Amino acid sequence: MSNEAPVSNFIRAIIDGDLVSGKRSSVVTRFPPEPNGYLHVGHAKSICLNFGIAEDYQGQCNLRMDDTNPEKEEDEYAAAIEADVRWLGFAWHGDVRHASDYFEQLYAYAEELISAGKAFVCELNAEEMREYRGDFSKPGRDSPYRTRTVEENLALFRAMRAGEYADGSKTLRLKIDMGSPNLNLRDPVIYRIKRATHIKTGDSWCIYPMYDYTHCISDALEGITHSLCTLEFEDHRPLYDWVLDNITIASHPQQIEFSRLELLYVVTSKRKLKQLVDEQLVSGWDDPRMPTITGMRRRGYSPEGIKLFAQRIGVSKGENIIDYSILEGAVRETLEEACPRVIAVLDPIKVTLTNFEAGVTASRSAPYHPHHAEWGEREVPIAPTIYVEREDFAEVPPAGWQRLTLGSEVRLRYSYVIKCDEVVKDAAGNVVELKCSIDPATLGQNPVGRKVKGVIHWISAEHAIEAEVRLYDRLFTEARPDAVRGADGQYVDFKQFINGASLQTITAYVEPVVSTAAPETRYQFERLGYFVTDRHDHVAGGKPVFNRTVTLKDAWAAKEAK
RNA sequence: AGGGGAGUCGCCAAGUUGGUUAAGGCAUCGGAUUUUGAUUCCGACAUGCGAAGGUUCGAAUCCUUCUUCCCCUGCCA
Repeated sequence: MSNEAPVSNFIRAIIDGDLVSGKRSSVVTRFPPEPNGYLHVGHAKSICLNFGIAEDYQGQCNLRMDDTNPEKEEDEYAAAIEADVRWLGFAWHGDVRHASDYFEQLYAYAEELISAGKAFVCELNAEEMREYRGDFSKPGRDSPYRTRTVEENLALFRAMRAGEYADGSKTLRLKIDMGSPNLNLRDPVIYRIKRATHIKTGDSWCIYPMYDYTHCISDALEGITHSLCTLEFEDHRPLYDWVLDNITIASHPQQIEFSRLELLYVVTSKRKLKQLVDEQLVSGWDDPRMPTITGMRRRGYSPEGIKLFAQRIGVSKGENIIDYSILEGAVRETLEEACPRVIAVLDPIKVTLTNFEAGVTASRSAPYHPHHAEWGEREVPIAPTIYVEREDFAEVPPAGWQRLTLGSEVRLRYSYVIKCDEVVKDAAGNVVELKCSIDPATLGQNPVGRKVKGVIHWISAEHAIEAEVRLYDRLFTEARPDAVRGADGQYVDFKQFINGASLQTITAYVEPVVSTAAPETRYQFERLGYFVTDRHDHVAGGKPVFNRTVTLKDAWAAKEAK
């Protein structure tokens, strides 16, 4: 877990080298999300990497909103991003930064580039620009506006800022090389005219800088030493370096790219996630089935579980294709030691204890955790009528069955061994009740002369309280819902693969102690899994509302499935 | 006149100035403990590093050729 030594990876190797060689004397990283959506599990990987490195090297990590496109960015997202990072347990250095904090400096650097003859105002429209750019096999052609004088460019750029031109009518471009095999270097646009209200700067600007131009300068201004990003930006690195090499700036961070996470049975495109929300296929960004950080939180995943997951998947430049079960496994593992145990029956079948004797048949108390005696115990009262899990009874048991069946014995967890003597059915043939007898000599001790292997959970009918329980399963039935092609070779709409059974809401019986739990309290329901009181719908003192976080590992079910 | 990356066990992933039997985790399979078929604990798990050649006393690491996969033609990030 978090106390394990950090796993070596190529980025740490680079940093170690930089520290030894003296190229760097400290480590400063940053996490730079665009506030145009909610953070998801892929961002969690990046957050753990950037903040984790800063912690391990006693450096710092900044949180910077990459807010250069006002058309897509919203305050709601920015606020959610801060909350998510904090919830994961990380603390950014100083205040939250914004690329927009640097708009004035960015503008000044643009004038510097113009003055040096390295940038020009272009009047090609989008379509023309695409045509001039060429393609993979054809070099591009110089824009007819490329040869304007410095004075003309400066005047035009200032007029752009002053709002004298229509949106999209002009751009500021770098003069690099239209013949470069790297398309990013074919005179990239660094400013566009766009009249949109910005979340931080309002309407004070009508020109906005582009990512490639903004990101490197923002990094440099913040004194970032290692700028970590995903692989698709590898082709942008020459541009990152070109900009910093051609302006007057002291710092030059090193961009290092790593592979992005591809989690199976999940989509992690902000656009697609937003589609699920907008089309109400989920209840919102924080629907417990969403791979968003806020969704995982509501599902009951712990920050520790997500961090353990990030640690396990590693950091490299190879494909990082991870099965969803790895995430669940990491979460389950952290919850094992952290959650108190409690008993719940999700799908009850009534059991009458035929030889129950008031005043003689006794109850025991049960510990909240098998390895944490200090967490205390609570009484688990027994009564003449109890509920057991329907799936713990089989009329025709398969080979190896250790649970209840007619004529056999089973241990009631924390209580007696019982034997099923009679199965009661309704007119339709459904099992509606089991009549069982207690072996009075088995409370707190094993029966003599025979071994009872099975243990099932149960709850007293008269003591149990009702709870709403939401059973969640994965959202998609396909491992790669957004990469399935139909007979026509086209991608099939990923929404076709939504798992219709990904949410099932039931009423279950639980121990009364949970009703006073605060929202976001996690429990293990013994033999079933980990459940959390819903962040929004559970109210302490009211009818409990639980979300199933993840089931327990189930060797029996796995064996049966084979 | 295309460019940029990556191929080490089922899934991740260390290892790369060539040097003992190729780390570790997850999964899996055995076995022990267990009043959760959970947990925990033991043990097993790549004569092999995309393929084929070559250099060398010695190659996952160097050379050659081949091959597979990913990314790039927004005034998005």
